[in-house]
Amino acid sequence: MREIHHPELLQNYLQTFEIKPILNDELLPYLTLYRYDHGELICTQGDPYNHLYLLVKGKLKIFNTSPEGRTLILSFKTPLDVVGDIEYVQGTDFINTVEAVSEVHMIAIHHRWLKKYGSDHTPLLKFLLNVITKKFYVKSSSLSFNLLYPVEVRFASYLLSVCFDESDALYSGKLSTSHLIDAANLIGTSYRHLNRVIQHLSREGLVERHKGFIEVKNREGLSELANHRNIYEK
Amino acid sequence: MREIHHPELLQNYLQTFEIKPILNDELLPYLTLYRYDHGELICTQGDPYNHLYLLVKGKLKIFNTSPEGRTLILSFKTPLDVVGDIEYVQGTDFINTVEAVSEVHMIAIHHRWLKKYGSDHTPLLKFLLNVITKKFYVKSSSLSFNLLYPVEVRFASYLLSVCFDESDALYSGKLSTSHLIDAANLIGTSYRHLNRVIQHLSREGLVERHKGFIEVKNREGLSELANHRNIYEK
DNA sequence: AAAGTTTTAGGACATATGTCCTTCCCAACA
DNA sequence: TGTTGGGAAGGACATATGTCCTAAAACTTT
Repeated sequence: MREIHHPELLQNYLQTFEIKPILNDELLPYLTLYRYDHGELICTQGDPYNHLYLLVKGKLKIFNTSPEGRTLILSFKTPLDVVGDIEYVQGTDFINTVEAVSEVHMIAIHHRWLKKYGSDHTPLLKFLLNVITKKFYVKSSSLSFNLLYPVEVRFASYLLSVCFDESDALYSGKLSTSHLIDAANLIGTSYRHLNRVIQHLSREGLVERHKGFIEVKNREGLSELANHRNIYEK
Repeated sequence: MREIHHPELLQNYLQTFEIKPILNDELLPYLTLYRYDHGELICTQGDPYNHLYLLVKGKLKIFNTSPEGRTLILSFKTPLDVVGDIEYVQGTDFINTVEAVSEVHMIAIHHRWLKKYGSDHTPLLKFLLNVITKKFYVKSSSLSFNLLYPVEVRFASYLLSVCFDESDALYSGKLSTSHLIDAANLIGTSYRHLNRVIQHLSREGLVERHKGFIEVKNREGLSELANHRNIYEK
């Protein structure tokens, strides 16, 4: 993580995503722009809540570890999105871990200033309401999806989400083998079972197993299998 | 459903749950008090959004039916809680079906007035933020719970939620057999499998099967099995 | 009461998934 | 070049759950 001292870029982001209208002017001096590299953690489950983050560039992975030590993916996020909103409203520690999937830029606001200047600012409140209700929808459909469909379908959806980041043509259609254990945890299954599922998808010609990575051979077919639902996206 | 013309009772509820501070005075004349009986539907998935409801008495069951026709329980609610908040913020149709489990009293506000008088009322916005983030937490832990634990554990949790409504001593510790199919759908499993699980719980002495109902024999044991998590509560 | 009908529990079998362990491959190193 | 260690894939078996069907029970109708 590195701070980016680059007022023009910050202004640029503020304009692109129309962030200014939702903040009051007193808050503007307290915005900081940060950069995270692929794999870096923005925050970890249980961390005390400090900043509200606005994701303005890149892709985030949100996940959670259960008391038993199993890891569950919750979602992927792309701009514009917010991290720490729920925690800000409830004043609680972070409930999830947030990791950068690609190079990521985030605008951070310390909760001190947010409480001081923003807690009665109607546009901000409305913005948060809007963002959080959307998160609720996503969570809600994710719940149904997980309960209703087997791992194969979930993995298809996951593959589509993780392998086709437009901003990263290199990895297009490929999933590095070293991420398979992660992937299994993220989908909510075991590594062993994921392998079984990959074998099966392989036999169906939807993916191909190569040394070091898995390649999507039939994107349409996977999408079909996943019921056209990108449950892990956004 | 019946309207209750009873200004004192309404006032009483407004006070008990400290509702007045979150509403502005212009809204007060537009509050209506409704009563629903056991089994009645307050709203059905897909219904256009009309009212925001405040649950002030009784217990609600929230569920959702998938495209494939399977029914999933989402939560139970007790006072004070809100129905239609997400829909109000997003301006969308109802995403879930809401059913009265016991006799229920709800205060309804038509969205017309809410938009007109409440959309910039900070205390209301904050109240909604608070309620919705709590719902998010519940949904979030529900997701993990369902993904991590087998039906037996979920059913134990369900039994504890549904069989011990303090306001309904008659049904204490009992689940009517006629509700078993419902229960299965609600937990996200098949009727067949639920029966298997009941057999098993029976052999363990946690519940007993009688003609017409299932009786909880060992509440503590069930709670233990459910990891002390009342996932379907609230 | 007898016959038919509906409801409810459970049998049989298939599929989905988890756990544990073994084998194989490759890289690092002696 | 042989050895060793680690990681990745897959075999074997157990458990969880779904689907379809049957048997038993309860309820209706004649």
